[in-house]
Amino acid sequence: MSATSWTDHVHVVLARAGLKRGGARDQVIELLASQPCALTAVEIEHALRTRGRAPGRASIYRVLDLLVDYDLVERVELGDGQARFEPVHPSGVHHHHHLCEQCGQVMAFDDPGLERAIDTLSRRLRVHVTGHEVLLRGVCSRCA
Amino acid sequence: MSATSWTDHVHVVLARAGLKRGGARDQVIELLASQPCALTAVEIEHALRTRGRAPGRASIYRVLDLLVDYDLVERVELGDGQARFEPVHPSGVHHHHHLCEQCGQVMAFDDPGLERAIDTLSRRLRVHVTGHEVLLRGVCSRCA
DNA sequence: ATACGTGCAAAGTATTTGCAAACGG
DNA sequence: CCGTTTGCAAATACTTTGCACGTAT
Repeated sequence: MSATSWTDHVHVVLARAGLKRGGARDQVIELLASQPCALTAVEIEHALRTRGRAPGRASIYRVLDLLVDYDLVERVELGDGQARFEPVHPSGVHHHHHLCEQCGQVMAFDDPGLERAIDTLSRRLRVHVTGHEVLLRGVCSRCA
Repeated sequence: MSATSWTDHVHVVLARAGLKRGGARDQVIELLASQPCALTAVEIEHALRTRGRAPGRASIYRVLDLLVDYDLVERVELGDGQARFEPVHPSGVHHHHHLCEQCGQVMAFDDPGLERAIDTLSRRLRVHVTGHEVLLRGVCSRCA
C-alpha cells in the first residue's frame, strides 16, 4: 500500500507539472516502488532487463534526475563511486544505511533518537536544513 | 599543533609499515594537514600547482587511496559526484558537513548530541559500526 | 642494491548530452 | 499536431592502471 501510494503520488506530481508518461519512466518508477532500499542505475537496468524489457541507460539516468528534481527520489552516495536512488515518501518516513566494508552489503535502519538529534541540531545551525543522510560504516553480521 | 601532530602520526604509521617517503606523498599530506575541511583530488592538484610544484594526478589519487587504506584519511562523498578527502585525527575528533544545494558550498559542523545519538544507535544495531558520516542538505546563509 | 614511489599516457567506469525517431494528450 | 520521451552513440568527468624511470633506505 505504501509503495502504491508513492507511485500514485509520483504520477500526480509529474502530471501536474505538465509532463507526459512514457515506457521507460513508468518502468523505473514501478521498479523503485517495489524495492525496499536504494538501487544503483545499473541495478535498475539489470532488474528491468531481467523482467524482459530494458530501457536505454541514458533514459534511466534521465528519469532518475527528473525524479530527484521533483523531490520524488533521493540520491544517496555510499562512497563506492556509484549513486543510489530510493523513493522519497510524502509522509516523511525514511531510513538510513549501514555499509559493510568487507562485502559491500547495504543494510537499512531507522532510529527516532537519531532523527531527534538531527532536528535539534538543525535548529541550532545558522543555515537552512532541508534534508539529511546518515551513513554508518562497519562490518555486517555475516562478515563478522 | 593538531595539524602538525596529524602529519607526524601519518609519517610514523607509514614508516612503521615499511613504506618510503616521496615528494608527491609528502606534498599531499602537508596540504591536507593545512586545510580545515575536505578537499577533492582536483582541488588538491590545483592547490599544489599554485604552490609551484604539482605532482601527477595519478599520484594524488594513489596517495589518497593509500592514506584511506591506513585509516589516516577519510573519503567523504557529498553527492556531487566527486570524492573528498580529509584527515582522520587519532584523537577521534571529527566533524560533519552541510551542503548548500544552490551554490555547492560545504560547511563543517560538529554536535555532541548527534554523536551521542549515533553511539547509542550503534550499540543497538546487530552490526559492528566502525565509523559514520552525516550529511545535511539545505541552503547556506549567503544563498538564503 | 632493491624495493618502493612517481609521472605520463592509456584504459576504465559512471554519468551526461546531442539528435532524430516514437509517442502521449 | 506539438511538445515530451526515448534510444543510440558520442562525449565528458572522475578515477585507476601499466610501465619505465627515479629515489629513499
